[in-house]
Amino acid sequence: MSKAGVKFKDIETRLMKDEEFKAEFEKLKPRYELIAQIIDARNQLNITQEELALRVGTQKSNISRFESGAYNTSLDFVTKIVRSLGKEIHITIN
Amino acid sequence: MSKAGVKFKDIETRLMKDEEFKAEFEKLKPRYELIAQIIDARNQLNITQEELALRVGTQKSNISRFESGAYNTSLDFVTKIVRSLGKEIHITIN
DNA sequence: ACAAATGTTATCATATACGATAATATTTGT
DNA sequence: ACAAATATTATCGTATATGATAACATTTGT
Repeated sequence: MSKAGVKFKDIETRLMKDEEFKAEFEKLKPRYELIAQIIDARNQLNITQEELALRVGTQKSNISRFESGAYNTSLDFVTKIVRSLGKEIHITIN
Repeated sequence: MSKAGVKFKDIETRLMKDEEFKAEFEKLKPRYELIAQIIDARNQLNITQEELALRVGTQKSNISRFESGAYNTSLDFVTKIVRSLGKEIHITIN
């Protein structure tokens, strides 16, 4: 192994991490893409998390948590949020 | 009030029920429509709930419960189900 | 640079989604 | 009509989504 060089094992590990990351991201894609759309819409409308929270009937901290994508949200919750932005949610398969 | 007739109050009550029902259905539309698509896809593929359960990694009873629309399902769970049917889920707003 | 507005993070309590199993009901094919 | 396959329902345990509050961080406008 070269003295100052990069070790194969390291590259392998790095690539592995990439694969893991990609796989994880792929799994969570629907969640992230939905959230991205919602944040976009909220910004377009110039609505604060606080205002959205008010409309949804929750707290701004919960909206922040939701937008962070930190957990596996429910259909009802996203539906309430989307509608509180004056939009409708459409779900299709394939 | 006519002897054998329908009382206004009854009609009112009935209509009320209809309105309630419609409102409730409207609220749950995304859930029901998604489930309908999933059941459809499963039938098209001639896959039993048991087989789907196997692919998803759960029990057939849980698939049945899911397809009944009895509860507020999560994004991850529907995503797993859809993908186990060899499809992808697409969610858009407006 | 400051104050006000907006967003984030941590934490606790409660409700409920989902896993699992078993018993029952319904549908299907012969 | 029957047996086998498929679907449904009830129930319990566990994990976690969501509500709520409060303290902290970041961004924005002046």
